[in-house]
Amino acid sequence: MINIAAHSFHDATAIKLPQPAMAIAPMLAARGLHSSAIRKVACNETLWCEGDERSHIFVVRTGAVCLSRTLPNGRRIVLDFAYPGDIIGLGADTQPCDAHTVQLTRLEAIPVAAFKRAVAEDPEFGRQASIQVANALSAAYQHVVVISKLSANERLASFLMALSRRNEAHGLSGASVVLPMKRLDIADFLGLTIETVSRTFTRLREAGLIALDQHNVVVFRDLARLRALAAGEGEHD
Amino acid sequence: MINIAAHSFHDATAIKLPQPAMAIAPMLAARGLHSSAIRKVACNETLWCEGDERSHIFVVRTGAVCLSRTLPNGRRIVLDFAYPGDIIGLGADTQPCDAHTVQLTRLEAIPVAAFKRAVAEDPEFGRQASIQVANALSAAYQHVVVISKLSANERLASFLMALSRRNEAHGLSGASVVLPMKRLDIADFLGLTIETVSRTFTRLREAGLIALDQHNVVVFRDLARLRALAAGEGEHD
DNA sequence: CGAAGGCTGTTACACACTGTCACACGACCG
DNA sequence: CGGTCGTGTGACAGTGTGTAACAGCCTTCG
Repeated sequence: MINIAAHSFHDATAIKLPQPAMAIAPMLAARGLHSSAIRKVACNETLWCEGDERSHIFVVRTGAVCLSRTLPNGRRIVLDFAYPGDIIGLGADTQPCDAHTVQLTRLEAIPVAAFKRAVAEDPEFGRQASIQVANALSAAYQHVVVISKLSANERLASFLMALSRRNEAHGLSGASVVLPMKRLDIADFLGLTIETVSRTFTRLREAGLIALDQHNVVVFRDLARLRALAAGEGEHD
Repeated sequence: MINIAAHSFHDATAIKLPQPAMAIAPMLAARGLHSSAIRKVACNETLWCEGDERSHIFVVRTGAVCLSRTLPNGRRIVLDFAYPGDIIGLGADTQPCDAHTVQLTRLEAIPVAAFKRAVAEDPEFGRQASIQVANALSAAYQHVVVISKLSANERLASFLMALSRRNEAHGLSGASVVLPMKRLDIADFLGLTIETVSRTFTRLREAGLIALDQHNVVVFRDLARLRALAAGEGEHD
């Protein structure tokens, strides 16, 4: 469930984290683990469920993965998304959440046994993995902040700005983003309903902050105001 | 910011986690780290701030510590509470949140250098620490669930049931709990306002679910219904 | 080829819950 | 005794929700 790039996924977190420079991926490669079996998984396929014994560490190559939990009454909460380059499945041996694809996704699957062997042989390797878990925790804290204290406008802006920053961190333009997931996934991630997400997109568009192309491409027209919204710089208190 | 007992602090998490049995505390004791300098800290004192370089790992002996973040506009979010027996400060070298006491608190302070030395000398020690961070992550996920999908009644019930379970895990009665923190801290923890927390206490009392003694002692009068509330078994979906 | 149907997203409107503002009450303390 | 602090309660407004209807796009199938 650990999203190695989670530190770039939430707004404020991106600024405040120590920036581990993601040293674990090269280390995986150096150990030959990075070239493990590659799986091609269809959209809406489940990788694991909450409570499962962890069997693999996955590296997302293309597509997107959604990490979620489900309440007894069926209500679902999306905890994080994993994009190409992200590593998921670090952390405890028992999965703390469900994981399923939201697109056609290609994954590298590293068996847990091989991963643990690498950790045992190289303490630094384990240390880097721990850092990633700590970063995921910091990202989860940020998620709590977003959900508990931001308005619908601010939440969506926060989500979009995190994607924008992620683009920039990967050398792409931060001026627009492609949304790989559906409105329902965004709603469950932001603690809103699908209708509110839809309305909020409309509000941001009418306010001149964004423009929309075919539902899943967002072009930013006023990054400064969007960033202010995302940071929760509203006039409360 | 890691709360070693966080797994018993959130409701559903308590059921689902692998139960690490908190192996790290005895290990600290075995290494002599557990008997480090003991600090006595007054109420409302800050232990560290978000962004600070981590200097110590703390073990709470008496009192209670509040882990929080603050938004640019002053809004505060409580991420977790740490109670006697909990370890805080595990994880990254840069603090991902603020920490301050909400009571007169006694703490054991273990310098980070000593802690890291212990990890370097004993891989199992580091492994146990990592497990605690992973558990804190799982607890943070649970916190996201509570805040994003539960009503005010359910949130407060979830909070109270977590405290009840914690009491039971420590060999005490789960039939009542003492609240060491103020209403405002609870409100910021549950993503509510202080007024709503107050009204919710009243609602639970009038519904016969709890009884209150002098604002900070809660007696549970219907644990079954409280647990159902806490689990989010409402009639949605 | 075109119509039917499903899926996703958008919009409208009444309503419920929570937040906001205001004030009262009691405990504690100088 | 008067001040502050923490808490509880009421009236009211605002945001988001739930329900519903509708539009656009795609696949399916006659």
